Amino acid sequence: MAVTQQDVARRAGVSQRTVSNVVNGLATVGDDARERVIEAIRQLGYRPSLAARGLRSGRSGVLQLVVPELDVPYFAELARRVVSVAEDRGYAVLVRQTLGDRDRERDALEGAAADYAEGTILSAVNPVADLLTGRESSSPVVLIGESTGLGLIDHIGIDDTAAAFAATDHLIRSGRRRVAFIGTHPDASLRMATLRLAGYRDALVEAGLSLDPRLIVQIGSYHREDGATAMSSLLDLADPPDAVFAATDLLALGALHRAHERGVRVPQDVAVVGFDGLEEGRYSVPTLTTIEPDTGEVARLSVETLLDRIRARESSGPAAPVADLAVPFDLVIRGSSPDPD
Amino acid sequence: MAVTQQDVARRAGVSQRTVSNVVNGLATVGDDARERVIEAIRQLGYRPSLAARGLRSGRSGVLQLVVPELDVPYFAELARRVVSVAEDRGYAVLVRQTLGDRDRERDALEGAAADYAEGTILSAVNPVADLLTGRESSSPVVLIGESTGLGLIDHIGIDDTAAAFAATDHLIRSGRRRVAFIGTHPDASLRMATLRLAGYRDALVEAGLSLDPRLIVQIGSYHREDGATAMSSLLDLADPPDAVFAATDLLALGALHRAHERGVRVPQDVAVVGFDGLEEGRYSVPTLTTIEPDTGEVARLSVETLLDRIRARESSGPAAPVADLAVPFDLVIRGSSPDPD
DNA sequence: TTGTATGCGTTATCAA
DNA sequence: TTGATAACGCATACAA
Repeated sequence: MAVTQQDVARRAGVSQRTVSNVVNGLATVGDDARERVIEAIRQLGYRPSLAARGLRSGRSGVLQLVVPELDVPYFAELARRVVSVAEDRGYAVLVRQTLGDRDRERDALEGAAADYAEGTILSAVNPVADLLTGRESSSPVVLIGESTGLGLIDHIGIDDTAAAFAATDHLIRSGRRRVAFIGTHPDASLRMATLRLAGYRDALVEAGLSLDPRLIVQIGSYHREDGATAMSSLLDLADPPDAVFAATDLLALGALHRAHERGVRVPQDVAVVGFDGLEEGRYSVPTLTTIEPDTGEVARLSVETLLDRIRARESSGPAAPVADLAVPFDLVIRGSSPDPD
Repeated sequence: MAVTQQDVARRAGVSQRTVSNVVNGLATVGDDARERVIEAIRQLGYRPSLAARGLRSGRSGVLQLVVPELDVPYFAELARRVVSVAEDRGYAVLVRQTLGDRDRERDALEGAAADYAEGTILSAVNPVADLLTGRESSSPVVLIGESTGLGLIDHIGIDDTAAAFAATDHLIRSGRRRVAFIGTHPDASLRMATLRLAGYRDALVEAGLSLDPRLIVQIGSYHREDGATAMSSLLDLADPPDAVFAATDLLALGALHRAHERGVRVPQDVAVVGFDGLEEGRYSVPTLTTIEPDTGEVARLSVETLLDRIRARESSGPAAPVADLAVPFDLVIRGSSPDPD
């Protein structure tokens, strides 16, 4: 069925070894032999078998990217960049979607695909420390965003607390006094939410503002709808907030939507700040102030770190220390929370 | 390094063949042998090699999904669903991103990965008829959205013209008389744009309205920014439109944004309708009327059709006729173009 | 029911 | 420079 190097060799009157050399541009092959091989390849329509190459070399040329939901813009942007960077480095990307399901996360980390891929970039919603510690599969994993906080695995992210502080501080400096936070999660071990909440708290404390627990809203998931629901509950308060910091842009956009529905003006009645730097926030009405992480850098560093691990494993060199890289972020001020003037 | 079935066999005191049988739950294996094998697998931490299995069986268990940009919401939603459906069918998904680049599209179709994957689901922006006709790789391809119009390959999509007609007709029925179209493309062979433009035209003609070429705006790409730019040019007209039908939701959302920036009220001054049924349009201000295709069905049919082809190829049965499936769509009326009352 | 032997298409070792 | 030849890990035809 498929044309093999053997077939090409016969046709070109050389050994299969020579064909392999030509294909991989490896050893020095005589000009005449090379030419005959190339011609034979063309005539026969030979196409290399990745399966065989992978088996032989032990390298599949595939990285695994694991995200909760591909259509959540933050993950979509991440996927875009990871796929691009991986391609630049000669790798294809196998995408797994966990839907926040723990079994799927486990399978992505432990299943056969985890071995087939040379490494995995994991962006999890659930705490994954336990999944990583007793891992059977030996292929390297780099964690994005959520950190285990245990320093047991390479991690790329941003300083969530500092960023949340910057966002909240901006609201306070622009004159807001009752600043709400949308985005705590029932599962307290969700570090992302915990860290951002901490930054929010720090900013309030530093400004000498009191912490009103009714202004801290828990959500079930991180979709627009959850932000809208949370906003409703805030607007229903006897003394509603004059500002909202949402843990993600999607929550903020949901909040924006609900405020408009209820006739509450943004930013006049309530200012809103999000987190993620989504493209969508540049076009919302009003445009959304946000914390914009350098996502390109997150993707680049993730892939690079992973490839470093893979290479180190091959050369069985000394294990590099666990990376814990914080990528820079910007506070981008837009219409939803203008600076006072 | 890696534990093989051979190792397990030695440990369990059986032949490698028996281990293989146990792993695949295939033939009837004696209870005691099975137990010993399972125990040995546990002790040694045996993990099957997908590379070897793939080489031997000729089936990689991988499908390839090719899209222009993973972070364009329409493709992100598509990817989400395709990955989910594929997983249900026991397949992993290798994602390729073409960025609209023809060379990347070609590589996705012709490169080694095209052979490694058992089949490809392609959502292209460029016309791909030529890429598909003289194809070297023999793995099946299913086309999504854009059709070659030649009936030479399985295609899943919606009736673009009928949908565009419905959208435009809705605007006309709600009393609009100067309806603009955003989304023609310099590359006239981009069928999606052509078909939607045709539906727009048909609706105007049927309503006895004149076609004003100045109301048909060409764009460079399909991002929010392009929609905003197009909207600007429309609003700059001496006699601007009272309604806009955009070929995609992203364009419509950009248009919405620009209208708001310019102080033009939607829907009072100008109504806006999009196309794609994005989640984002449920939360925009105002919410966006749109053509909502059954994306879940698109994904499901794509994967099913592809798997059918793969199976047919294996059993070398009679080739099924080329599928050209149109998935249903809904016109979802929201705030950007309310029905008159 | 289980074992033996072979080959999937490559790469790579060893000679020549 | 090139040719035999041996793995890579697994699935399966054929035997037992």
